[in-house]
Amino acid sequence: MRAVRDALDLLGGKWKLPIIVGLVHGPKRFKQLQREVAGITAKMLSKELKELEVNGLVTRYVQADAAPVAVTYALAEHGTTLYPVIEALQGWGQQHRRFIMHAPAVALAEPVLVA
Amino acid sequence: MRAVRDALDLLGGKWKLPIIVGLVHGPKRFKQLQREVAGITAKMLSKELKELEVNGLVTRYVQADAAPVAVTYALAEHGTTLYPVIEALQGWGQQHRRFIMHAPAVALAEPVLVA
DNA sequence: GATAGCGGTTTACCAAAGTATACCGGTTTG
DNA sequence: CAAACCGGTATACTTTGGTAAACCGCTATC
Repeated sequence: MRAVRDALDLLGGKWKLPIIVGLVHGPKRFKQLQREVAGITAKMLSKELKELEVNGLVTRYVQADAAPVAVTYALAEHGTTLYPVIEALQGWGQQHRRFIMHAPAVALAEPVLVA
Repeated sequence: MRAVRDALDLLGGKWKLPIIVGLVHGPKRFKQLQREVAGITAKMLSKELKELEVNGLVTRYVQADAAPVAVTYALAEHGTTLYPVIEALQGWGQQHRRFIMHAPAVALAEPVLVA
């Protein structure tokens, strides 16, 4: 159970997974990533990237020579171990969506009386 | 991506998964469940169970004849489809814990300079 | 010389999530 | 008759997550 909570703490929230998915197709720069992850503010992106970084999921590359300093973010190798988790969540999400469509919404909320 | 968010919305938060895990080994009554899910308040348990119920993951059985009314909660069939998801999260959580143990905490926060 | 882009930080604010505590009517147990 | 258990609800509060907008130094472009 603790492992499950660890995972959820790391991936929970509105933005962590969208950011990771945004990095799947190769490294991106900050603004580039912000455009990709629609709706996120710079503050959020900055904060979330920091958390992903200290957890080893994302690596931050700083090109110090250039001016202005160029910063690039990439999925770390450890980050790629998330693929199966993302797939599991996605698969279940789709399945659940289908389930909810077909289920009579009323029945779900109705109390089941037992003799 | 939408499916992933759907799943996360449903399973996110501090209590949803602990409650579901608490119901895996058979149906439980309200107080019984509250004791099992250590630390949860009655208000939270009540609210979370409602949400799980309208999503078809948990079924609520009311024994109306008895007095006082007895209420039992059980994992619905659709709830059991979560097992693979829980396993994936748990597996990754363990793996990540091991990873963090071995990784020098400093290195993770350190900026990577590029020539 | 103004404008726009870069990679953010700062401040202020708001809403959702979660906690703490007390309370309810009814019932069994001591 | 008191205490404890049942299945919750009500009220009030704090904490966390997230939004909005302005601002920073620096640089390349028009």
